[in-house]
Amino acid sequence: MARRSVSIYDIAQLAGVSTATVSNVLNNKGSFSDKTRDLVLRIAREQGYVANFAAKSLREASTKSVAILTPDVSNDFFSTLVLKAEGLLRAAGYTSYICNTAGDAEREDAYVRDLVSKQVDGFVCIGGVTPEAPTLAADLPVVHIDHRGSLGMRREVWVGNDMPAMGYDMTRTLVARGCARIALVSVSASLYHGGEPDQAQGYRSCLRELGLACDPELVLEGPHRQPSLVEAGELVDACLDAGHTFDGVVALGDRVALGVVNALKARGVDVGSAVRVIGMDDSIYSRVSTPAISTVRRHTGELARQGVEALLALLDGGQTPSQRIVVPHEIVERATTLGE
Amino acid sequence: MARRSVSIYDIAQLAGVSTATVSNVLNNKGSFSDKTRDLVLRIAREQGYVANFAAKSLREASTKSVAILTPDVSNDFFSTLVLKAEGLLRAAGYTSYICNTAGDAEREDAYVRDLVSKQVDGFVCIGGVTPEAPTLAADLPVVHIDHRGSLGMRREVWVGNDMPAMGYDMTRTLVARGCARIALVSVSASLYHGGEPDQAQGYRSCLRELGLACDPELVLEGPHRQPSLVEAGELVDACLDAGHTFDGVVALGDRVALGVVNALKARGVDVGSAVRVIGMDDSIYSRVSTPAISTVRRHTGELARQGVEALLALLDGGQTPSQRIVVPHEIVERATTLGE
DNA sequence: TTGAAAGCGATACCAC
DNA sequence: GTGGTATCGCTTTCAA
Repeated sequence: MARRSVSIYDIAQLAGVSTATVSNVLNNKGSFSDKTRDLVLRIAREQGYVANFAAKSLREASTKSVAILTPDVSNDFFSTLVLKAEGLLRAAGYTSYICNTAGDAEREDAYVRDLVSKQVDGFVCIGGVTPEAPTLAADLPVVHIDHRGSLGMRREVWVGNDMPAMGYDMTRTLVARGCARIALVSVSASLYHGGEPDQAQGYRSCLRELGLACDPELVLEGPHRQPSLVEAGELVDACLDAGHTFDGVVALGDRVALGVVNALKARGVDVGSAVRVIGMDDSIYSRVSTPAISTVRRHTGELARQGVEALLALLDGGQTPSQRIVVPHEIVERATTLGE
Repeated sequence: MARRSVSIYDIAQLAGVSTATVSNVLNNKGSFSDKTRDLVLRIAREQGYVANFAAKSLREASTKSVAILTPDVSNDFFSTLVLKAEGLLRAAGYTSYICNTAGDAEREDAYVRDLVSKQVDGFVCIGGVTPEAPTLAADLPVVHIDHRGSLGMRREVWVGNDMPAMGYDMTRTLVARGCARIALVSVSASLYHGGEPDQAQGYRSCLRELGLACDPELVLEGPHRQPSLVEAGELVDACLDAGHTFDGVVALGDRVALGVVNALKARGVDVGSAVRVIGMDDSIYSRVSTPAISTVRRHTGELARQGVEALLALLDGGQTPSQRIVVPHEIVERATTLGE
């Protein structure tokens, strides 16, 4: 597949100059007369010259490409982040490899190995990566967006929301609307890091602080064996079938919230008054639902922007302003907490 | 940023052999004694050797990476295709650049230029690309998945569904359930190629064939200025407000269908009996809805598989079995056509 | 079985 | 202002 395209050498020949001069003109470096510039540029255009990045990368030890790792691009929240990050990186002159790890350590490992070999300049990890993988990335800069915990690498930045505070605020919102027995429902979290989601901490401290029941039976956590929508519905059904009751639900994710809302509706519960529900991520799911679901806006644009800026700073070898950047979140109330 | 990592030369030094031998061992080519193999492999491992793909690519004129272009990864249907294609390519040893063109010709052009420069081995275009862009890709093999029309390139394959037949089958399904006045609603199609969607043709011929009304007022087509969900709802509202009536809706996309269903529900219409609705793509939207929306399963797995296989064949320089591969579709009936 | 050396395409240093 | 040339890391003949 010897796809021999026109090289800098060909242009040098045609223009009757040296490759050094052609390189200078093409990169607008060094010095050359207007005449040679015009000549070289014209010939380059005529010949449809396209720089060979493999050669350039080899020489400059920089490929101008980065890897974006995420457990699941089909997840609405992650895909939005990926999209925005990719756009910003592109604007900065970087091409992105986008990689679906499926939360699988082995796959991740293979990816990282390949990407390091392909000489990416840095990594953007979205939504969590297992601890082993990035260690392979040697000295490459890494930015984590929406991942709990740091990995102790050298050139690393963490960008995310304050999850305990988010759990607190979600719970507080329900209390403000009169809820007294509040359930916590989560589904996928354990897939990526194991253990309880960080929001649970805020949920508990809020309840404790306000002297409300913090019943273990109301903490519903399911594995991600099926769409979180379905799983969430089953968790709610099981809980109610077991005779427990609640008047508020903190759902860690809009898909989860939608599953909860659907399950409650199916039982004839008046969602928004008898039981209030708040989701998380402000995704399409919360808006598609009837009643519309209250949620937490996490400002994906800001998460992506901060993350990419931090990575670019690291790539420039500059100082990173902070090792840990917290982006504020915002409660968005809709029908499922406001009622009607 | 002179990230000098261990090279084949370093290993040759340490092992007391030549770079040629190291290369042979590492690629399991040529011949060498077991002893040297073990030695080289051991040292490579110890030193954490990772091949420099930039160098390899330069030498071999193949980067083992391809570009996947799509107008919108946050679109459920496209993102599934992207995901599957990426996985298959990865399994075949290729890394994928994933690019969001946003249906914008200029962006696409910039992407393609960059990717050609980055020496991708081929292109997978999902969901349509503007005619200009791929011409830049010179001689590179191109596979189109779910894109109407071919682009007349040399090494090109088209994989998709039979859209007119799909429109026909959707319409036929509604007729079989007793619908006589059937509307056609579409939103985003014109964004990517302009003109009427291909399904409309099948819709019309089905109606004509069965001697049913083919009222221009029932063909609702909206631009993609806002979420198709909302847009679709407005189209339906406007149509009904204008005094037109229908008892069936062919919606070109599940998001569109969901918008239609919600709009009808809001007006107190009994969806599934008074008006039947069928969507397209078998995405999460059709399942999330109450009532569940009938739809068309397009077999994304098969689309991706056929596409990737065709590309791999082209990359191998082999003959492509066909220039135009049609993947069958399948009607999936749910509550919005079955009633109940 | 092993090695010396050419060369892929581009950059940059240092002469001229 | 311009050009010769070493160099990046790897593969691949061709000889030994």
